[in-house]
Amino acid sequence: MTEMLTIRLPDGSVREMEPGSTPADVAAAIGPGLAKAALSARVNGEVRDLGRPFEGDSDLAIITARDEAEALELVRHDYAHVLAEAVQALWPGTQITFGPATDDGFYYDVKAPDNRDPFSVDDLPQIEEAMREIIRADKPLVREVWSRQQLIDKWRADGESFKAEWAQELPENEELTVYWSGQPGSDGAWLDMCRGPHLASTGKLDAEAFKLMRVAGAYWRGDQKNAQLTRIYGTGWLNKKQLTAHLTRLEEAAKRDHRRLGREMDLFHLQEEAHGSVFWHPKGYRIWRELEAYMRRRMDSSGYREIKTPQLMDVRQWTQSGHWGKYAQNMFAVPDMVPEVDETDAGSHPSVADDAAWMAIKPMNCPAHVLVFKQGITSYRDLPIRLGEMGCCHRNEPHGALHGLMRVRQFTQDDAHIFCTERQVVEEVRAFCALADSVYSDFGFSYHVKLALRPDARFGSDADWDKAEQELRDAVAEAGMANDDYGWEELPGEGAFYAPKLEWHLTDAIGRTWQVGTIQGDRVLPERLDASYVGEDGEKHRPVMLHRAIFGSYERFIGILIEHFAGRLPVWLAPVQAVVATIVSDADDYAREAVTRLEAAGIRVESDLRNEKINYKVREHSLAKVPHLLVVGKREAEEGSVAVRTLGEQQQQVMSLDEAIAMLRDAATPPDLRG
RNA sequence: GCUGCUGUAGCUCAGUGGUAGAGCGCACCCUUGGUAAGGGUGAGGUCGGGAGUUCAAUCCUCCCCAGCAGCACCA
Repeated sequence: MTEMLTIRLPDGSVREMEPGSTPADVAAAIGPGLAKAALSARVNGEVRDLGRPFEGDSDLAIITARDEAEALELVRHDYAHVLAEAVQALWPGTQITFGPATDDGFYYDVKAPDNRDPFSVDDLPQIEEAMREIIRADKPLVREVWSRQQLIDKWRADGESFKAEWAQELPENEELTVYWSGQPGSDGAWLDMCRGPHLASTGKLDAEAFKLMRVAGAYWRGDQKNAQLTRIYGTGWLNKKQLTAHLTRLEEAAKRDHRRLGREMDLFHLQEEAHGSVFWHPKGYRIWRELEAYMRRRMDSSGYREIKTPQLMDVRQWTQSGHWGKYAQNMFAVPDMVPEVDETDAGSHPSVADDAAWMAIKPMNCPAHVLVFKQGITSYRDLPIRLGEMGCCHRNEPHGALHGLMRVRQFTQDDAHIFCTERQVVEEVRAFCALADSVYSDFGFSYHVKLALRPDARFGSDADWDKAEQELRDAVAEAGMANDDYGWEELPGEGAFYAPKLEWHLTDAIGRTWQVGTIQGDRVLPERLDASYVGEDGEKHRPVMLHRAIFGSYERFIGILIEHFAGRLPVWLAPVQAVVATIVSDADDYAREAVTRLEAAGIRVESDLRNEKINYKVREHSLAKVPHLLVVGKREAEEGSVAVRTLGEQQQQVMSLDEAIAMLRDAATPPDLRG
């Protein structure tokens, strides 16, 4: 007589089960409803297959669709498997590699057979249909434990070179698992190497709750030097309703795309003659100017002094700073000469003399700031010195990386470098944390703070790194931000080669995150450029140089603002804060007077006296996202009033022109100037 | 930079081996209308650039450029 297993359920109740029984058996014993709803099981804290037998007395929780996070992860992983099976069924000879769940679905990296082109979006409907067939066939997903050699032999025999390579690197002694789709070894059964867990069968998936979205290139093991695979992306959900909701969300996100709103709102444009550099239109540059004025006020009142440094410096300077060695492929350089152009040959390029000296356009401001710091002799009494610059930089980014305002080749940073003593570092970083927090909250952003730790390839001793990392940790702790409220997290290996990096990641209105702010403690550049101050002891000392930015770049920050607010910028940033629109031409004179008075009060206002109906004007200015529409007709002209319609609201509010001016002036006050 | 896709009017897009079309926008005219599109008329295009095939190319082929989605990159 074998001993029974004791299975403890989340409510504390206990079930006695036969040895060899499975979570599925328990679910069935509890009730047919649960047996049907069960997707997988949490056994002693580990998510496992329903059909995997208990190995002893266990704690058990049955996972159903109500455990949404776990359930989604499971189904997405299964969709990925079904995807790979479908592709191989359709095109034998396709090699499979790897296919995980993602935040909203799944993908699988595959390599098309040699006799056909890489897969394209045109193939997706066919693949989707094959996936539905596999789901409808309700094939059992069966787990087996294999040896590493078995796996290698299997993949080699099947011509799956990527899988074989992967298997070869798996640990020798661990339990390696495969999953069959279908009865193992039977006709039509399909196999993938996988840690699991999986659903009990493909039929547990909803054939109407996924959609293949696109194909893209991806490198084997994420390395550019390796073979390029085709990554097939899908989105996958528990049911069709979730899928539909997700697709709707994507449409909403597309509507707030800053590239689209930038055009619709006439903020900026890009064109190929200057790709990666922005043409700011009057309205877009207005936003910029407001941001810049805001940031100047914040930095001026935080002990920064603003400077302006050269755009072009001799390449020798960049060699000394180390940029020419490490960063040259991202820099623009120009010969220091007047080009001779043959105007009769439109396609010709100027020739460069062999002995021409070369200048490089700055990709960052730091070396120039060190040069400013180095002028004269600095005493420890002068530290910290905080040098700020609205620094316009150029970086020759890989073409495929460019993206609207978010990734450009010319951008302006709200840059500053703080030169301080070792002992001042923690306090300076803490003060920066407070400033950044205040700035981000002025825009209504929440954010996460992360510490990027030493990378494998780095300068400096481990002791220096220990110290530098600890300084940043301490500063964040003193700022009270080293906790879950601030999403505090340490990222091993992600720091810069010369320093660990604190990063501020903003979360926008639809939950996307953007890295903007940063502060980094640098001991390398002061050394390379021989920056020093005179200490209390009369000796020369190296200052620590803190690189920091809050917006990151004006371009990117404005892009984020546009998307965050879906174009409906706060009044103080709105390029046009109010439009005075007439109903009848009899009110034109009054409208002009109103505009004059609003302008005198510092409001950015335009008039709309066009011969159009008020409905039309309301629609147009609403779409243009003007925060306040001041409607005037005969009545208002007689009363000296305006009918104010605030963007996003349907009803109007009639008030005197004086009241409207006071209201708008208040609404248009930047957050740092509010009483 | 890599893979795939795309490039036609200011914008969104349709279309064809015989040098082009819609809606919106724009201009003009009518309409003076009270809170999300009043009506009419008209202007506007080297069909991304270059080469090739063809009697003929916006359409087919090749090369280049840019954009988009991912990847890789991102001090």
